[in-house]
Amino acid sequence: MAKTVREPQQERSIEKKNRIISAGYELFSELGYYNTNTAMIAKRAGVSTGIVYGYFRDKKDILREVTALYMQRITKPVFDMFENLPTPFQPRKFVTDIVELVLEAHKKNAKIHEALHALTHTDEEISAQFIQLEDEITLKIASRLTDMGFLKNDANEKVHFAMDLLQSFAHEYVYDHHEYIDYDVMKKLVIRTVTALAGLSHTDSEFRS
Amino acid sequence: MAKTVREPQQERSIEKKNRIISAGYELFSELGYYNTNTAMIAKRAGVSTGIVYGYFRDKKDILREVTALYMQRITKPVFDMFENLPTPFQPRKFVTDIVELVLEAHKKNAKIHEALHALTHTDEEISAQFIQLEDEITLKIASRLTDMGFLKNDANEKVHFAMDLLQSFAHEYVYDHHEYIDYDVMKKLVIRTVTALAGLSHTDSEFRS
Amino acid sequence: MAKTVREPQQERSIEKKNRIISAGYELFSELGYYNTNTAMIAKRAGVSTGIVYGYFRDKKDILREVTALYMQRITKPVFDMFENLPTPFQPRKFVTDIVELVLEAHKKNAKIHEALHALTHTDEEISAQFIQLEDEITLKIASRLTDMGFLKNDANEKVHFAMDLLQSFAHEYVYDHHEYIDYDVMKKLVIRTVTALAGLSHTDSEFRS
Amino acid sequence: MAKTVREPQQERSIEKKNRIISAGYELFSELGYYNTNTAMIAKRAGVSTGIVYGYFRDKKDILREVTALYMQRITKPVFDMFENLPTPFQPRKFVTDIVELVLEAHKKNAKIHEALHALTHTDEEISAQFIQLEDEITLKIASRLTDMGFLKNDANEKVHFAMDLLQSFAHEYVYDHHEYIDYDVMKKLVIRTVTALAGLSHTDSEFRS
DNA sequence: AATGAATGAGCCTTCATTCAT
DNA sequence: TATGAATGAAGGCTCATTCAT
Repeated sequence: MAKTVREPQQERSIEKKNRIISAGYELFSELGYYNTNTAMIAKRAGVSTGIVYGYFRDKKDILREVTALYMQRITKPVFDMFENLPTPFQPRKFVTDIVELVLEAHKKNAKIHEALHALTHTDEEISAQFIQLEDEITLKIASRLTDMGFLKNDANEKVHFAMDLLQSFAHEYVYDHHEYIDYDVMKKLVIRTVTALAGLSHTDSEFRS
Repeated sequence: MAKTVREPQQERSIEKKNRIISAGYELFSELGYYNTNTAMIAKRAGVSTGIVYGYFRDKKDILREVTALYMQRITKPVFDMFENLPTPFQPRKFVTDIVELVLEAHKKNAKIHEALHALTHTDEEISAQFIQLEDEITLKIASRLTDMGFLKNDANEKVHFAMDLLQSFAHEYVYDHHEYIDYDVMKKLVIRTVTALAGLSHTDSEFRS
Repeated sequence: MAKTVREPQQERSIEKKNRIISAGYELFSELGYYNTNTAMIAKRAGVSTGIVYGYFRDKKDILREVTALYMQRITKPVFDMFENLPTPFQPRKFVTDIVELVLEAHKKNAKIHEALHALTHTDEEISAQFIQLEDEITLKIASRLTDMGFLKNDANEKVHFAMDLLQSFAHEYVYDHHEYIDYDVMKKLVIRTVTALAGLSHTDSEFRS
Repeated sequence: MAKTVREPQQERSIEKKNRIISAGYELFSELGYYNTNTAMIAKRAGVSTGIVYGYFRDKKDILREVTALYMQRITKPVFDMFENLPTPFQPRKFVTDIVELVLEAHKKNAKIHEALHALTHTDEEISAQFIQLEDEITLKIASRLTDMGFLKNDANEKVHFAMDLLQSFAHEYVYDHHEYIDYDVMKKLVIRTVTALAGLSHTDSEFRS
């Protein structure tokens, strides 16, 4: 008696499913997963409680799709940037652009990121989705940069670490507001560190023992 | 009629309160805040459900104290290390030690860290506690290093960023296991980056534009 | 505005209505009334959920018709047997045949019987349908046997009791499997008892006080 | 995290648990299992919804205990009667007493019997409980009667069939009211049949082929 | 101070029935 | 007629918090 969940084909249905995902996205962002209930999601989406279960197996299923949407939103701009590298290639400029991009993405998605990341701790499925996301990004970028002749060694480690670091900074930048920090200065630190790490500067050699 | 929460004076009471906090600590670590209920905490602490509300205003209140305990546990070893600097001072060795220390602390406390950090998103109070923690650490360390003649400029930014970065790495190291990453290599990257950042190497100049 | 339920005249409609009844029949048999939902019935019948309410006032209404179908299926073979009595009439043989017939009918319909009988308890309407069924059978058979010169007295009581008794046995035979029971022996007991009861043997006199 | 259900030791608790069972007993009797909800049970028992789950794992668990209670109520009087056989033993009188006893028991418990029996169809657990009950009664009575020198052969079959038959009649007697039936006459039929069946009369021989 | 039974609001989910197309 | 998406009331169950003892 496998419960069937509509896989909507018609435009109106798809749109409705998306409205539910959006509502979930917003509410999870604002209140977190545990403080959001299905009635709120339905209401925000402008549908009845019942129909939610026409599109999703359960509350967790909404979370899954919200997560997927988030990941797509996060991944795309970064990948796009690597697809369309400017010529001539100016490393420092490029890193600066990436930093701005990540900052921008974080401003837009920080809340949902937090909400989802929070679940990582107790929810294996979400955790796996996050790990996979990081894998994809790391490997794609590492191979791209390697192809371009940068990152002579330890490519994955460098890229991954740079990614973590950017993430950290972006979170800091968007959320925390320590008054004794000059965030513009910090941003410069980040750019320099990433540039160095990524082997986009002459200091690459430094990171081998 | 303001609800009264006992501020336990007697030894036995204090010990009971601590047992509850410990139980909360463990359970929040294992299951997360939302998947732990007060009955479980009481049981693990070996007390009755009722008495929990003799020591804590509500469930959130337990969380507050758990958070405080966590922060104390995290802060102390780091501060200790800076209190008792080895002489002669060997920068690279010192950073390496710190990295190991943070890694160790993370191994022990990573789960509660995750559990608490997760709440940061929806809980302003916890969020504030985290920010304050970072403030304390950053300022103390920055001033210490400055006193020692390192970190000529942008001390707070550098230290804070280094801290974020260590945090990131520690999480990565303890939790995620991307198979394409050689974590020893990554650790070296971290050490070098932190050393550079913290101005403990001659490359300090590099981080000013 | 009295809700209208189509009384289908066209062949295609009638066939569709019958498909729904059949689907209900099957599903009620398999899962019971309360564990079957209208969506399942519609699906099994190959129609839409909506149209079910074109043919039936509500879920109960399907039950009513399923019950009627069941009753017809049960009644017919028995009546047929009494219509076409073999000549010469051999009482013992006849009872044996009836027992086999009831057993057969039960094997085929036992599940729906159970499902429907279960509702008897809470549903007056179904209960009434059952009572009426028993009335019809009892009276028809009693009068037939009386006409034939059997059952000199207490005809209705004897027939009715014989019927109950057969019912009981058939249920036992089809469903329960007590390992300490030899069902062939039991069947013989039944045949003898019914024969005696129905006054088809010389022991009839025995049942008057 | 096996959910714990209080196994009440204290009088007040036991009494409360019993009140819930009684409330379930009544409501299942009146409305059937599916038409009774936990709130109604709680209300009738004079307790809160929540506490119901302090004493029972789930709604089904209440049903289990109601069933057990019912079975005990049904079994006891019958067993008692066989324990304390009157001397001198008068078969016909004894059967008559039993019939009256069963009738009485049925009048008191018929509704719950129906309600529970109804579930037999879809609920394996209840079904098993019923089968076991029949086993116990059949075997105990059969061995008792055999010891007394009755039931020379096919003891189990005879007793079991007699039991079914009594059940059937009792149900008929209490519930159905076919106007063309004289129930006193029917009762006599039953008594005679059971007497014959149980080998308590000289007609025993008749049932062997 | 302490116990643990009790409360009841609230949550996720199902499903008979309706309605727009 | 027919579809199947949509509705929303209702049900089983949990759990933070209170209360009688």
